[in-house]
Order: sequence, then structure tokens, then C-alpha cells
Amino acid sequence: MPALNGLSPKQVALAIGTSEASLKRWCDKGLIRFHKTAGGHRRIQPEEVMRYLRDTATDLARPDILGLPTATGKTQPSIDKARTLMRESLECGDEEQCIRLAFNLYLGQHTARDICDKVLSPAFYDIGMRWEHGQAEIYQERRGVEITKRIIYKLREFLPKPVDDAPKAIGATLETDPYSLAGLMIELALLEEGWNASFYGTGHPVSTLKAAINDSQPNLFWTSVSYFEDEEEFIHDFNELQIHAQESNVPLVVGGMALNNDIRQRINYSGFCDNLQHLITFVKTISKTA
Amino acid sequence: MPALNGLSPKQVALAIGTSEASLKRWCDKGLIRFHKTAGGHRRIQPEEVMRYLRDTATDLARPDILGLPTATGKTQPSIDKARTLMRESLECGDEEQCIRLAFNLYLGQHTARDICDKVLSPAFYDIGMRWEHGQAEIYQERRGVEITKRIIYKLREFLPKPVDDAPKAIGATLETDPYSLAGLMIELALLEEGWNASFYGTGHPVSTLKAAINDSQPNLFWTSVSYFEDEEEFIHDFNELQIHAQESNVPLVVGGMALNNDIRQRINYSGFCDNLQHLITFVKTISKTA
DNA sequence: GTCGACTCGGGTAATTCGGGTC
DNA sequence: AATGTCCGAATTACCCGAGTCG
Repeated sequence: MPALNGLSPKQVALAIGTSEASLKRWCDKGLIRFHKTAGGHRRIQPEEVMRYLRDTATDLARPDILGLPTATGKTQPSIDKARTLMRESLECGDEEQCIRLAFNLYLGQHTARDICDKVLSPAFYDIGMRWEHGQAEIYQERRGVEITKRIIYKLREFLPKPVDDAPKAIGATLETDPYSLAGLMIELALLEEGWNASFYGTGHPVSTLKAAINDSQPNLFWTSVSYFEDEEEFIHDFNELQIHAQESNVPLVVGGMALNNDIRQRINYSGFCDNLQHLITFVKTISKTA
Repeated sequence: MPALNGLSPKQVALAIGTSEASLKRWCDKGLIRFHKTAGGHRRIQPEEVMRYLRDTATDLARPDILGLPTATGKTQPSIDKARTLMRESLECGDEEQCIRLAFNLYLGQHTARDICDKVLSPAFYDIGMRWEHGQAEIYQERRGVEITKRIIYKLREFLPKPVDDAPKAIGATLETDPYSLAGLMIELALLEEGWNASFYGTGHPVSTLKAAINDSQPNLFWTSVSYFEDEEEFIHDFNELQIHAQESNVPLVVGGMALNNDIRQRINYSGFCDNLQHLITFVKTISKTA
């Protein structure tokens, strides 16, 4: 990535929110100073971008979004570059930049599902690693979660609304699990597949989820398990839910980091997913057979 | 297509329901703030459109352009009627109707703060009452929380962005408290007052919040307490946070249903708020004295 | 030297400008 | 005085084969 000689037109266009074509035109008209590489590619200094934003009194200017000194000199495919950029932006709490990154990927024909699977989730994995090495604070991770929720809500707005006869999916977490990020990502991925998906939030007693299944008669129920307090209690609760889902002919899909091999041996479900790709493959299967 | 760069005059004219020429004249007369691209094209931020509509008490002809659900030609309810309508819509999970209700109120010159204080919070109080009488399910309340978060996120998008020298506020919940709704409402109310407010999410150990205060040097720190596991531990943690805030000269504001009289006797803080109105009155006071 | 990702530059379609007029 | 419509010129966004970057 071009970080040594300056910023590429695409990066600057992304930063100030215009098209790459316009930005190149402004460069060629002399509005933004730049220099060229030996091969003729434009390179722009960050200070020059800030000067331009000040001179044109662009009130949406966010000069802080131009810091991207990714140290590694190695070549990286774009989705991996996005992973690193996203982690950096999440860590420093730059919501605007995170949203721009996500939307740039979305407009670049990546699915929302892939953005979750290959950028957002890995970015949090990396933050977790850095926390373990004392390089990141917990508050940075928590703040990043809030930003990510906003990204998901924004992406959601750009998905087409489900049609009236779309299959219906409901998701929630069980009583002691307060983590909603996975559930929101699943909702997003299902909406993208044309499902009428609705995340009911966190911390549900099994009894009320049984009522929800009865009231809504969904074609799918998902639950992600990021945490539980007591293993025996969780297994008991989960299996109670599973039995009710089975009796109601509702497939129950499950996923989440808290479900290791041992626990999976002791619970029953229609499908287990490590990521959104698995989930979508699964729901496509049951859609065909239905 | 996401309007990362702002809306064009044509789009805004469609949204307001007027002609492009009139809209451009209003811009040039200073009635609607805008900025120009390098090539001289006007670009208008969505929040500026919303501000104009509120100031001139005109209604939104094409809500879809601003990403809002299309209206259903209903008369605008009073804020008291809205409480009941909101409860009903939340209970049956009708997200679109909830958003319509909230934005009708917002366009009717109610503040986001009042919508929270007088509609959303009371609606949840009512749902809680109905749950106690066996008239509502827990899943309906939880699902309502998810919908309410979406309302807050959407309202947030239409608030003007804080200026560069705006006072900074940070909020979070402590380690055992997973409830984010109050924190999001506080963030919304502070943003509406022109603060640079940022909700850092839930479940923070005190140590990382101290680091956050050191890193960001905010003018205000808020924490809402909806739940804690152990009273003694909470009081210990909270007072540790309070001492650090005091030493850093950061006012600490607190609120939340879990703080009864007994507990308030045992903790220290700069301000306690029962609702957003109190909070805003408080921050106005400290802004003047600062 | 290989290779995937990125950029160039030019062409094209759609949109917007500003001014004049009804 | 304010609004809506029309116009040629300019600007912006999108596309694509060939060439460059890291």
C-alpha cells in the first residue's frame, strides 16, 4: 500500500468523501498539490489534504482520519489491509473512518457478511491479542464494539427490505449472555439473504423464548453464545429451548465462541456455525429442502 | 448509495417537496447551510435538512430519501398519546411504526431528550408494569430495547455534529452492568446540547475507565447504573472511579434505577440525575461556571 | 521475476450550475 | 416577493483496457 511516498487518490477520496475521478480532476487542475511516482501515479501528502480542506472551508472536514502509518512493508490483499485499518480505527475510536472503511468495502462488491467475517470479527480478534500483550486497553475494545454496532445499523439501512413472504428468522441470547454483537451480525447477514430477520436482544429466559417462538412461528431461530455463568445451567436451558424448537418444527442454529467441543457434545441443534458464511450456507440448504 | 459527502440540491428538494430552484435560492439566502465541492456543486448534510424542517415546522414529503420509513398520513399525536402508542408499537415489535412516531415528534419540535424522557422511558415503565401483571412477555421488552436503540441511532444521525472545541463527555457502565440503553440516551441528549459525547459501552473494569479518562481528558464523565451483582463491590469500584475523576478534575455524573437512597448515601459524585432533563440542567450549570 | 491489487487516462451518461424568463 | 421551468456550460460519477505498485 502506498504509505511511504504519500496517499493515493483513492485513499484521499475516501477520506474526504468524494469520488476518485473528481479528486484526480482537482489534482490536475492544481487545486491539490501532488507529485508523481516514476510510473506516473499521483501521490498526495497528508498535510496538503488538510490545507485543501481548510482553504475550501469544508465543514465536514475530519483531518484526523488521515493518519494511517501501517508499518509493515509487506504486500497485503485489500481485505487484509482493511482488517488492519479497521483495527487501528476502532482502537482510536474514529467512528467516521470506520464507517467509511466499511462502506468502501460494501460498495466494492463485498457482502456485508464478508465485511463481518473478514474485517470486523478479525479486527476484534486482533484487538484481543493486543490486549493480552498490554498493547490495548479494554475500553478501546468496548468502544470499538459500540462503533461496530453503529456500522452494522448503517449497513442494515442499505439492504433491501424483506419481501412480505420472506422466510422469518428470530434470534436472541440466553439469560446470562449480554453480548449482542454476534446476534446483530447474524441478523445483518440474514437480511442480506432476503430473510425477514429480527434480533430480539440479549438476556432472555428460556420460557419467554418459547413464547416468542409460539407467537411468531419463525422459519429459523438462532442464538449466539458468547458467555454463560454456569455450564450445567446453560446446557439445561439450551436443551430445553432445543426441544421446544424441535417440537415446533423450527430449526435452531447456534454459534459463538463460548461453545467449545466439550459443550457441543452435550447440546443438540440443527446447525452449528463458526462464521456467517457457514450460517448462510446452512440456511440456503434448509431453504431448498423446505 | 450512501451520501457520505452530503445530499445534492435535487435530493433535498425531493425530500422537502419543493423545486430544485427554490431550494438553491434558500441555500443562497442562508436559510439552509451547505458547502460546495471544488467544482462549485452544493452539498447539504442530512442533519441540516432536518434542522430546517424543524425550524420552519414543515413536514417531510419523502422520508425515504433521508432513510426514514414512509409516512402513513396519520395525524400527529400529542406527546402523552405517543407514550401509549409507543408502548403498543414496541410490544408488538413494529419497528417502522416506532421510528415514525419518534420522528413525527422530533419534527414537531420536541427535543430528542424529551422523546426519551416522556415517551421512550415511560413506555418501558409501562411494559414493565404489564409484565408484572402477566400482560407482557420478557421477549417483548427485550425486543423493544433493540428497537429503541435503533431509534436512538437514527435520531443521532440527524443531530448536528459537535464543533471542534465542544466540551467532551465520555460515558460507560461498570463491570457487571450490561445495560446500554440509558447510556445511549445520555449520549444522545448531550450531543443535542452540542457536547462531544461518546458512549464507550458496557462492562468496564474501573482500571480501564481510569485509563480512558487519562487518555481523553474529558470535561465530563457519566455512568448509568442499571444493575450490579454485589453492592459492596460496586460501591468500592464506584468510589475508586470517583476519586480518580476528582483527582483528574473531571466531573462525574451518575444516574440509574439501581441507585436507591441507601446506596447514594455511600457513594460520592458531582451530580445525580433521575432523567435527561436533570442531566442537561446540570451540564448547563457546570458549563457556565467553567 | 511473478502476481494480485491498484492506478492511469480517456470516454460517457447523469447531474448541477447560474442566469434569464414566466 | 416568491415559485417553478428552461437552457447551455460545467461538474461529477461510473466504466474499462492498459500499465504500475509493492
